[in-house]
Amino acid sequence: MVQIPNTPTSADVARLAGVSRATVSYVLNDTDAVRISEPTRRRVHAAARELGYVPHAAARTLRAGHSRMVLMPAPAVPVGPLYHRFLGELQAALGRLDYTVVQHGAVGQGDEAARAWAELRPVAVLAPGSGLGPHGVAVLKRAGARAVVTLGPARVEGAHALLMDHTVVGHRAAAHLYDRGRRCIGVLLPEEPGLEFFSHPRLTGVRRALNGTDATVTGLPLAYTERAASELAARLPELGLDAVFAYNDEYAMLLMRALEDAGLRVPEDIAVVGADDLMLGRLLRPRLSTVRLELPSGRALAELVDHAVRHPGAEPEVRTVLDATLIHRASS
Amino acid sequence: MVQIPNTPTSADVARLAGVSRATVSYVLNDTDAVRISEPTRRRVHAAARELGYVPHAAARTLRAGHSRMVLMPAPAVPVGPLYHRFLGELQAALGRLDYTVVQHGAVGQGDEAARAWAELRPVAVLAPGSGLGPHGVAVLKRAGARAVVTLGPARVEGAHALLMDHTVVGHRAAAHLYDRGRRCIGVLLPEEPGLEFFSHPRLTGVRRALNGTDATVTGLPLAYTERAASELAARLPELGLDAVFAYNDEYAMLLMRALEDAGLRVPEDIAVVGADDLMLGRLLRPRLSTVRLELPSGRALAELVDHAVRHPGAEPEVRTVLDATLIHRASS
DNA sequence: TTGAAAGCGTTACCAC
DNA sequence: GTGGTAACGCTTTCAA
Repeated sequence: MVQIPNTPTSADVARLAGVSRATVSYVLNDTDAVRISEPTRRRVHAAARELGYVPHAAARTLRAGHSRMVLMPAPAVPVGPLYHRFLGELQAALGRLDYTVVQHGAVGQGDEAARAWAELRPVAVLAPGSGLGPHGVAVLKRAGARAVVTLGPARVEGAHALLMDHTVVGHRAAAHLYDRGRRCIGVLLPEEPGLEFFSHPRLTGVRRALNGTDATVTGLPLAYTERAASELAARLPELGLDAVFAYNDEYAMLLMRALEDAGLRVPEDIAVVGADDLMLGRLLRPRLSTVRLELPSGRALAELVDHAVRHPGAEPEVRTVLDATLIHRASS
Repeated sequence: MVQIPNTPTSADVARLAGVSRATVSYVLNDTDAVRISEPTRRRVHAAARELGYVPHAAARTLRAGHSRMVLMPAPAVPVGPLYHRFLGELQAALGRLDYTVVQHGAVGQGDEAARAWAELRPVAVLAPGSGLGPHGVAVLKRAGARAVVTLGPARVEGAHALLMDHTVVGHRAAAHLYDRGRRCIGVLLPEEPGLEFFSHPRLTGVRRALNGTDATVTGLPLAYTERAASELAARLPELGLDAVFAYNDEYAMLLMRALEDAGLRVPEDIAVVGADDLMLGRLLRPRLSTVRLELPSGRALAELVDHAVRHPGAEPEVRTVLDATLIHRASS
């Protein structure tokens, strides 16, 4: 017969220490409104340690009326080193401000997800812009979220916004290619689901940058397979393109290999520009020109969240945070 | 003056519907022990919708004595596509079994992390093996976790274990290189923190595979920079190596570029084997031989978790799940 | 078929 | 300084 251990509560600690539950709470939370004698404090701490007492977050939340939980959806696509570092910084900074950061696996789409998150009564929600509409924001706020921050291309009614507008990425790539004399520009559009939220704005950025010039823009859907890449490479000459903005460095590598196999020279026949400035691009030959993204510091976002939590009535803040620089190497 | 909305409770729903709180609970949870008349059900549902009622997970947890939360630490290093897919599958499968999967950002090390997790009273914890000792497992179980599953190289007392022993990866690479006639084998060891939990076992696997043969094994620490790689490449001839197992495909790419720049031919002078079977390896020239990992299906792990939760007294299950196959291409 | 009430673990107010 | 007590939102007996 296996004994399932009963979770010790603050009442158990109180009993063992010979004090009341209130005193236990005072001691363990270092409440400064009330002063507890040193011997009592020691007895309480000893009892807590002996029992292995761990406070019950749900009970505390219920009592307090709000949690310290900051909720983020877990990314649906594998994140690159850049965004991963950003997330790590953010978590660390929020942790230092005494928040608990929790990533919630994607549930349904849109408002269904918002409902699932609302059940946890997070004090703040950081959500990639797509998939959270004004209604979702309202649900979260009604459930006590004191700050809802969207990270995405457009602001959402009622929520703070960190505008991460990927059009700037396409814009930088296009401006560079145009400067280098290219006039027929293809834009790789990954067919993998979940990437369209990045690829479409990047295409739009290219279009906008070249609007009113003599350059043409062609969208090139591409699956992430060698076969699809070689088929595309074969079609490129008849499309008359002299440059491709390849969505990111990985797709650029795929394309460059296919171009080489098809006998097309980079950059003489076709210039290629990637994005994300991965190590990979520096290792390619020719070295890959790329658009490097600049994310906000995790610390800055953590402070925005903290400020929003402390001033829930304030006007939603809208901040444009994504910037991008072109890094020119040999492929363009 | 901004009105901060008060979160509606089941009492509000009851009031609006003109019934008791108990009835609301019955209706919204489809309790089958009690039958509620259809008109009443409709009134309750209508009231809930009108108020935008969302149940309070913490209150429910408190009352029920246990949550449906499965806790996993958020990965400390960016995860590749393979592991990301595994995680996605796992989350979906657990979601179908009505669990809420939550990733908790790394806090401290070891038992401090266990304590932080225990505060959330998860019904199950899935933790990468390192960083959770027997004491941490005990803390979690005492806090009501009905299943603790470690994913890692060794089992931990009291916890179920999915043994993911990366020695097999090194073993496959070494056996292959030996078969190809290589006798002086280097093993790349990334200097990036957090990777040693994978790289050391892989090195051990290489050592074991070659134990008792005439082959030698040399560990090669390497930072993920071009400079470090070219320094290493320059040193390779004097080390007399004829093969390198490069930890993974990305490090292999870094090394191969440095080897080429140093005038060393792959595979003639030095054979290179990567791991993880990324697209990248197929795009390199020569195409990269690699060790492909086979993770368990997320569904299988979800079932193990569910079974463990329903039979908390059962003996901890220990299952070896990691397998690896060598994919031979041109680099070895 | 519905309602009243107890209790989950915690903390904050108010007496002692 | 310390202890009793009520309340947070919810579910679930038990009674009506």
